[in-house]
Amino acid sequence: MVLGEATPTWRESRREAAIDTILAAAWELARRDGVAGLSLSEVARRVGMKPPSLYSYFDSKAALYDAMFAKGYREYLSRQQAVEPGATLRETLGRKQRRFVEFAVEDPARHQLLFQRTVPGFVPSEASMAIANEAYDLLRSALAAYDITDQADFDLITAVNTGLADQQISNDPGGDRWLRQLDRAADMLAAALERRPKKPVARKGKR
Amino acid sequence: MVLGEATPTWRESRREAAIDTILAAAWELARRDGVAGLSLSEVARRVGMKPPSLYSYFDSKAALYDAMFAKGYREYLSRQQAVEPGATLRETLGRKQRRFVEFAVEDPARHQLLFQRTVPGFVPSEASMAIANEAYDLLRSALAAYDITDQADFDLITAVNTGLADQQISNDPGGDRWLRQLDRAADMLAAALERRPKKPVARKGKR
DNA sequence: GTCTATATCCAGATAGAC
DNA sequence: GTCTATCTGGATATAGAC
Repeated sequence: MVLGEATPTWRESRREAAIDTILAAAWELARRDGVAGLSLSEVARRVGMKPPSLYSYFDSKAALYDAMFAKGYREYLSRQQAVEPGATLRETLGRKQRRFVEFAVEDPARHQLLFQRTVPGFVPSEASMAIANEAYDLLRSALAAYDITDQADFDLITAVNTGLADQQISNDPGGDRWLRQLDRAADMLAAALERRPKKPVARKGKR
Repeated sequence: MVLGEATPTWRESRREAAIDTILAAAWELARRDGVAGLSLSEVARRVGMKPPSLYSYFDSKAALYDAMFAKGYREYLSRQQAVEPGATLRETLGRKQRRFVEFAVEDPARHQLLFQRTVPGFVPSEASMAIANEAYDLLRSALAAYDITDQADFDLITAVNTGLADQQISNDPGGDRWLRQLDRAADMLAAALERRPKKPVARKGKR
């Protein structure tokens, strides 16, 4: 049940339910053992299946990772969509940034799969990347309202966001040392972005 | 040959040479397969040993990781020590930051083991952590010259540094999108740190 | 779709001879 | 220190019966 699909038959919805169960179990184990340490057999055991049965739902371990990736990004997307735009650049930026870091901290394994890409041979499929890109575009359009449109600006923003998240996760797990820097970081970023010379009048064509 | 040790006997230096060879091979494989995918047996094969022979040098896989961690941090430390202090906070900060990001980019696997800590069950030993702390203290003392002494300030700085490095590695490997933001990031950080109210006059005792 | 059985392969680690 | 042989345990994946 993702996009506009026809009403599922009973069989189809049973299948979807099974897939959800498997994905939930996979995420549980990923949180416990690390994303890279995930084992198909153990996922199967946890949902009460024998390992080969999983192959009715996922063609390979990579396919399972891909589904986990897509599910994670869908969660992320809906969380970011729920952020109310603020009255100023500073406010909007701060809220989106905070939501990003909180999302990361609440599930470091998910953060690792979605944003760090340190899983051995995993490369997201095009379909899954489309969801990731949607999330990125959401940020773009939210900031376009404040005339932030340069790639360089986005890159600076995402660097600060991931830096706060990664430091919090790897150097103070469970704590709040970097969460406490969120407001300052947003102030700092907003100041830097506003200091930036505005583009001249919009012209036709690129550049 | 790390600290002040006596002149090594011939036997000892042979042993050290063997250890260096093993570590070099381990790092090569880590770069190829990812740190988490490292295999003891393959390291052995690569240095022309049978797998059990490795155990004369490292008691376990964890011990090998630990030695790799220590070696990596020693490299990092010497790189940071080679940074000439600048004339201003902005300059010093910028140079250290650039060195950090370049170090990360030139070997993402090393960056992962040293700074991201996403290897399954690996926890550095105390001896190895001491090297890591030495590197951190180096930054602290370099910035103390500019009255940057608050934990919060360091946390903001390290967040920006790791953010640039992590984004460059995971979203533009081999490119320079985030490297190009280094100067701006340093400007931004220096401005934020200087905006910070200075502490009152130094007083005796803690706080 | 689920199972049993199996193929294939690999890992980390230990025992003990040389 | 290095080897052979082995233990133990796991993994992903496939074949084929039900």
